[in-house]
Amino acid sequence: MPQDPLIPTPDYLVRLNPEQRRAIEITEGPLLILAGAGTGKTRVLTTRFAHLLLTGRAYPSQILAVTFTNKAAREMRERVGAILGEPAEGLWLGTFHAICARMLRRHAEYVGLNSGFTILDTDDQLRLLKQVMEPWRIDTKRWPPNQLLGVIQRWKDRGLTPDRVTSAEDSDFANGHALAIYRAYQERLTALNTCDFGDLMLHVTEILRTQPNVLAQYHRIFRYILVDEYQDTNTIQYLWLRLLAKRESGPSNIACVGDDDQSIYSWRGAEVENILRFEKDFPGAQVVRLERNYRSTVQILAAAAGLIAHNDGRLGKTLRPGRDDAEGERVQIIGVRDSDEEARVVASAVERLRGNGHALSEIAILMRAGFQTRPFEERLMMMGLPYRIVGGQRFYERSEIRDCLAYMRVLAQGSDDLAFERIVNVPKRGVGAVAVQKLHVQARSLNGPLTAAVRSQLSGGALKGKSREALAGLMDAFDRAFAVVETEGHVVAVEQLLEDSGYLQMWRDDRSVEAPGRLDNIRELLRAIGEFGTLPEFLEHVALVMDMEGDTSEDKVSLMTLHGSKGLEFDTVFLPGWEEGVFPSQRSLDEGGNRALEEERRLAYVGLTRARKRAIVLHAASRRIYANWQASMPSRFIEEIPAEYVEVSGQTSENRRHASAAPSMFATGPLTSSRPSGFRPPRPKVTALKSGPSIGVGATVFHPKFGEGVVTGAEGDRLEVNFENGGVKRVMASFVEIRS
DNA sequence: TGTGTTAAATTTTTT
DNA sequence: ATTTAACACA
Repeated sequence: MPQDPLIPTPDYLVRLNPEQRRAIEITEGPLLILAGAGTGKTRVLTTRFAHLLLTGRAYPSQILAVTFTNKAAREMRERVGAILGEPAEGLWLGTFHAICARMLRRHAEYVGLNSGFTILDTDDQLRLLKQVMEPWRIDTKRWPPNQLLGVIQRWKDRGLTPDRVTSAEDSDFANGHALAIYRAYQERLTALNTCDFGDLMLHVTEILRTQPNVLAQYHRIFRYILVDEYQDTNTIQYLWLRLLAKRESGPSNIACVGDDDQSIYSWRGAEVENILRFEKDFPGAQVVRLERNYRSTVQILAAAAGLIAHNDGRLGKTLRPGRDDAEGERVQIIGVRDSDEEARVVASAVERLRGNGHALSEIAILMRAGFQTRPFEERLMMMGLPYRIVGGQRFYERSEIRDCLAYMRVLAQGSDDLAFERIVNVPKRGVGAVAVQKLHVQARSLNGPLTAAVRSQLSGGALKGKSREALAGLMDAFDRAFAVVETEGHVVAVEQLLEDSGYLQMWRDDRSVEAPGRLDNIRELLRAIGEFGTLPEFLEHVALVMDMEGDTSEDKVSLMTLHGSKGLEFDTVFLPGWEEGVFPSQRSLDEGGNRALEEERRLAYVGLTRARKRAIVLHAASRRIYANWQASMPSRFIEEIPAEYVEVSGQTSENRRHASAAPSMFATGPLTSSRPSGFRPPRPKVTALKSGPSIGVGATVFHPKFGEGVVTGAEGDRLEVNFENGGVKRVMASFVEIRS
């Protein structure tokens, strides 16, 4: 929509590039905004939102804006507010799940719930599923319940209610009982007036599918729909969006922002196809490509582009530098001996950067998997370099917090059986599985909750001795706390409940090192409750917003997984562990075929594009995996980065033969010369190298660590060897000698 | 019912 | 190696 020349361009549009402006000014009809890394995606999304409001196209309540994370939703809300100059209120802005929860509370009766339904966490889901599975007498060794939960979740991700699972889609899990158990599980959830996370989407979509009046109501409300991270949507989310966007008359004003090259969540149900198919799904869709990257240097962009070019089936997007300044440094590739040296090298580099005046908060270490953080933590700690682990175990997932939440849930809703079961014997009260089983029987005959069963057994004298006293004491504690809610408020009530029930004392008596920290966490939890008016309000918040904002202000190095880094950026990014089997991960190499490998590559792409000025990739020659050492070879992704954007140092296959004589710049640090005791991978004999006889399949070789073995595969200087007493390992040719 | 022992698993993560 | 979960036993 061209601007009237007489009307000055509003200042929120002034600093945008032409593509960005197009992405904002095409307000009508379906729009796909392909936004490469660092191209100002968030800015476009928020400005578009504000634009719709400021041009009078919609009231705040007429825009539906969905994100995946609470963090993204929060950010969008703040930035829209900033553009509007006032806090944005009455918006339908939130995560898929939060918005669905809001919708489901309005229409719960259509799926057999009432609007006060509760939302289960993963623990509860599993506990419930185990209970439901009991009548089938399934061998839980062969068929682990959590695996079945995965099957059910995947069905839900695809929009399959039990009735929609066809026999062809029925899993062979537990000899074909999976579907029946799924149905029973759903019935149980409904009976408990509860749903799990998948249900939030599933129920609402089911309502929209079957209740035309409800759907029409939302069509009237939502004039515009905005979707963030569209490449991460799963099938149910897609169906939900399509129902809301497609209307009998008028265009679908749905704008989706995404980047197929950053799709890294297929393992939890995301379908890249959703974004690849967009133009077919929404005929007449316009596509805007944001390709000007304002984040990274030319070198980093070119390296990342070269890497991702190895993937097929992309929508095709080339990141171009948006700034013409600084060419910058090449991507550094550093080979090291093992993970300890890797950590030393990174930590000394961090120290050097700090010496040069770089802020630690502008440095990140991004790894494939969580367990890789340990050596870095140890090293950084030893050197006195402050760091922060992003992600990892979340506050509301800690067991002591879960326990406290269970107490609160019972307090807020006495019928919450799952919560009651969790805490009935925590602290130990002598109420074990047998007693709980009896309570279940009683509850069933009463057709009421467990707490009612307890009360009836107490008054009926059915309980004896220890467990009677224990349960009577517990119920008293709940009753007293319940009375206190009215008089002194819910914070005091909860505190008193945790005291009276003996829960706090349990931790005070605990001699373990974690105990004081756990008490601190509980104190923090009590503080958080105070920010909410009522207990149910707080519990709803916890269920949907599992995150507790951390301190981003302090000057610390960030340690996190590559997945966790999506959407963030840093001046300097360290990318350790680029080895076959680690990254790409062994699992993806073994199971997922090319699809999985491409996803790993996208993950590598995400990692590289987090860097503004510097990216340093590391790979170790051997790595300790669980108990034993494994020789490892550099990740294929390293080779896939075009050589002209790369600077190699350390022990790589290229310069290994000179390595002993000429230590790399990173090996000269004061810390690398002396090694603590422990395993030292033997220095390889290099007889096999030097363009010497290439080692072919079938050759017998000797490895200093693994002994003799037969080569079962070869690709360049990477070998796959079946060792006599080590099994199949992947090693570099330079590590072995030919034997026969 | 609670405790000790053994066995198995062990990417990535949001909601 | 470390941790968690299931099972046997006191």
